[in-house]
Amino acid sequence: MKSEPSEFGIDDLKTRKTAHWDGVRNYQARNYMRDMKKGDRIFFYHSSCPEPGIVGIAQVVREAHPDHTAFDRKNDHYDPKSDPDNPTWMMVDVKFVRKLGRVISLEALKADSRLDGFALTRRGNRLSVMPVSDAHAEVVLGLASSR
DNA sequence: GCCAACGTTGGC
DNA sequence: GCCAACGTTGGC
Repeated sequence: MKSEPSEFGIDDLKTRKTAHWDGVRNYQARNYMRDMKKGDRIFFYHSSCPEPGIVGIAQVVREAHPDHTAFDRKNDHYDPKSDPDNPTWMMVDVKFVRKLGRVISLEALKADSRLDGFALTRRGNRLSVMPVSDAHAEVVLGLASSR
């Protein structure tokens, strides 16, 4: 899952312990969130910042439920088309697990051929929520712990 | 700030 | 249903 650290970064999650992953307004990303199960682990990715990359791990603590920020006129992610009786947008709740020992930079992710096919590094990818295969997750965790 | 890539909107 | 115009994302 991607977030801009200037808006909400891994340190914010660490402080808050848990958070609603609200504001997702893309159908494909929403669908991936709907598929998430309690206990699923999440790589936390920092985007639009000096060193884009994977910075930590979070975990699903509550499965998809309506994103109330879509109904709030004053919210940046307000969507007048989302009907409270049949909400368009969903969110999951996540909790902080840990920060990685170091940032696994986008550059490093792209450079590793074992990660070919990883949605995050696919050209033109703009999804803020995407799946990670077990094999790719192992590689990323390996990069995080190797020297 | 630039720009490629993509998603959404709306006229037809 | 097509597609041009527009808006957004996000790396650089």
